[in-house]
Amino acid sequence: MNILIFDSLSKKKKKFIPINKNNVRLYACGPTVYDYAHIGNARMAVVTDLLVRVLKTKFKNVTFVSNITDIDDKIIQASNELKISIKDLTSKFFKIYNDEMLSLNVNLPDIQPKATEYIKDMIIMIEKLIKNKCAYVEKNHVMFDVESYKHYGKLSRRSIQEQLDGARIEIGEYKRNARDFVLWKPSDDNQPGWISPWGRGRPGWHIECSAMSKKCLGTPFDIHCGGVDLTFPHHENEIAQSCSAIQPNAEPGKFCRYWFHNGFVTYNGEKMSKSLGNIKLVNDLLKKYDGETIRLCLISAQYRQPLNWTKDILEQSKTTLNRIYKNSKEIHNERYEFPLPLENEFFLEFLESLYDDLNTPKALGILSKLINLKKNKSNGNDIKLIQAINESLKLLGISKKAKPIKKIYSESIEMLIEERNKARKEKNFDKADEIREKLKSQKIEIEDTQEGTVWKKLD
RNA sequence: GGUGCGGUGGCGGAGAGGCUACGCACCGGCCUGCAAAGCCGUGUACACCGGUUCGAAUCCGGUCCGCACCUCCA
Repeated sequence: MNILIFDSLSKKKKKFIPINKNNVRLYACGPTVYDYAHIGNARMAVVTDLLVRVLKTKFKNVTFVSNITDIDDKIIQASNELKISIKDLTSKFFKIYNDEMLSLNVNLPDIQPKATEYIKDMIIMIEKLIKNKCAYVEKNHVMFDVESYKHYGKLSRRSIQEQLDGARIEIGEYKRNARDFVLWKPSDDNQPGWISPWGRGRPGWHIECSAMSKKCLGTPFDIHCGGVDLTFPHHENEIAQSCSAIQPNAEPGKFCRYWFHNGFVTYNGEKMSKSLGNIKLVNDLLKKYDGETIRLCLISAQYRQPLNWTKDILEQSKTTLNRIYKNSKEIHNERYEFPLPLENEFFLEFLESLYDDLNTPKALGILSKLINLKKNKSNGNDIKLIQAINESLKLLGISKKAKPIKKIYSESIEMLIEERNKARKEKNFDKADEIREKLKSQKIEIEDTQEGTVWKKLD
């Protein structure tokens, strides 16, 4: 079976053929760590995590690199506002980011390079760009000369003229051309900076990804991931820099082979933005929902489609997940240690849908079919079905974590339940219902099951 | 204005010329002291207008509407 990936550079779904099948390499533009992660950050992380998981079903070695941007003007600003050092700020939110992603069952990247640890590599790349006459120095700035790269605009499909027409930024004194962008800029005494051949300064926005992907993966590598909004200018500029550093006018394919872009998360049909105040933080959502529930929401639409985050979507996923777990109860209580069941036709059908450009909605549909099939089997225990369901849940990253069940002993609650069960035995149902209502007023919901009465605290 | 992506049943969301996914919700039934859960079952759909075809949600032409990017952004 082939893995198909939609490549945003060629705008085609293409068969995935790695450069080196013994080591598949991919890079994703990671977060700028100055605030809590929002659900859009999480979508990118979950989707690329799933991509890596799927690739690993076919290729033994997959190297996934995703950076952490820990130097940026937004960080400087936040640090000033909050009156804490840049280092304290970035290390705090770096840790929070990783913790939150782990809650969503996102495996950490194999390498998570921090921009500040690769300044030297950025300087080397900038020097190379100057040497190749693709960049120029002007008033302590180093600018990339967009005119020098003939493939500029290929990814975002913008002609030079269009960009000039649409340009709303003023041409800086140090810019020869409106579209030229900063590789290096000077820092004043109050700004963080590093010594460079162009004076004390700091890198521009795009150069870090070019430097780190080259250093950590080597070029060309296989897949470059990120949110659609990064297509322009970030990814366009990355291509220009990375390729020009190899050789003037090098083809985009010299940098990476597939561009993988995930769609946006909107909230009630609008883009999440700070000015609209509709940013949904992962941190807040995790207070009320399991990571698995949030993850299921994020994969309920195919990754390239826009995902509209509404009030109901989480509740719906919660119910769905609940049903999945209830119907695969015994699966979670047993540990199956199979190698990936590639001879299992049920699992293969599921896998095929993911191989088709990560068609998660289809995959979830197949999973439901498998569960229904298992339920309807007279013995209900077909080992192949159980195995397929189990592996499918594991691959999607929504299988229930082996969380220790917190047994919060509450004497009053236990006593009331006992009292109610006694009343039920005596067929004193009025009293039984009274107790149910009483518990409900304390936000305790009870449920009579075959294993006895269980209770849970309502939110 | 330019570029790109879309408009599928009450909602979410696949599919992509005939076999009308799937989930959530609704409704009916079974089960249950009740409730919940579970089980069985029913229904409703492809933005609009033309065309091609024996047959179109799916192809072609046009229209309308939405969203995103072009400025920091996942």
